[in-house]
Amino acid sequence: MPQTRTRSRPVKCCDVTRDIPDPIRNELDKKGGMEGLLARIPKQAALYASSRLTQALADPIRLTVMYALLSQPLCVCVIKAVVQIADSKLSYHLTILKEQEFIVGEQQGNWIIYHITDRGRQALKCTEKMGV
Amino acid sequence: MPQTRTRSRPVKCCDVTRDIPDPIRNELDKKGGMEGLLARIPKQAALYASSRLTQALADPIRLTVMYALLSQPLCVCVIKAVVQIADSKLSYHLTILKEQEFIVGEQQGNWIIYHITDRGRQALKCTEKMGV
DNA sequence: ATAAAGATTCAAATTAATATGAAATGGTAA
DNA sequence: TTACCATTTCATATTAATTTGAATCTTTAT
Repeated sequence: MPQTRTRSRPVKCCDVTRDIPDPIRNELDKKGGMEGLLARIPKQAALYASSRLTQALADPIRLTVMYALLSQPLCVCVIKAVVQIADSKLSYHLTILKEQEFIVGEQQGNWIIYHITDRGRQALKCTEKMGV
Repeated sequence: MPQTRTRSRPVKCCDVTRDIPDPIRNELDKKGGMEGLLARIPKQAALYASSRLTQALADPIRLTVMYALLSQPLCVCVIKAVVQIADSKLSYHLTILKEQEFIVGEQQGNWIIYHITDRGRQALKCTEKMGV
């Protein structure tokens, strides 16, 4: 099978010189080279925040909790009946969802009632879109 | 501070009987009880798939790669210059992105050129929306 | 006060994800 | 064929996330 004619020229970036295929190199040049490429990538801090956010969604138990709360606000006791895990384990997962503000809890007498937030609803919608 | 008058009645579910606040219980009853609630939660298999998907996005290196590929297709050597990590480490992360079909790679002579997929673009858009 | 119910916190154990470096693979060109 | 380059694979080490059970905290009822 004949190969595409991709010669290469070296590129200098961040103290590293290497060869890259011409077509890639040409497009890179047209778009501002490595500098331009790097400039279009969000800052590390933003990417870290973004990955913490998706990490919070990356667990079946936590998704189960969020879908339960999508139906209606629930006390921990009912959530526990839904997911059927130990109290402390559930509490751990609720904390992670709270940290990302996907859910909020408010004390009502003896119980703590959890609600899903708009942010939480948005997050679920997004994961569904991605699933396609 | 006076408390809201939330009495409770027991609920039976999955071999567990427990007390839950009346307002919660009433809404639950109106919506088909525990059965109805459980029915509205996606199947475990779907939630597992969904969490694998978000897990793949939950890493700053992988997000960096995806944003780089959002600009243009790139060979591994350029991606490596962008993220500045060891070959094998990069390969590991590329594999995870490939598994979720956020990116695809095609061999072109000596190089492998990676592209972002529509699914990948969609995923990035979603994480941005969630970030708000 | 004291006890009981609902829920969280903490430290330790377990499991899963990521990182590392050496060896292997696939392609190209001499 | 041999050598070489770009990339991946593999086994192992390291680090991070999750689980577990005991102790603690908060609120309500006695």
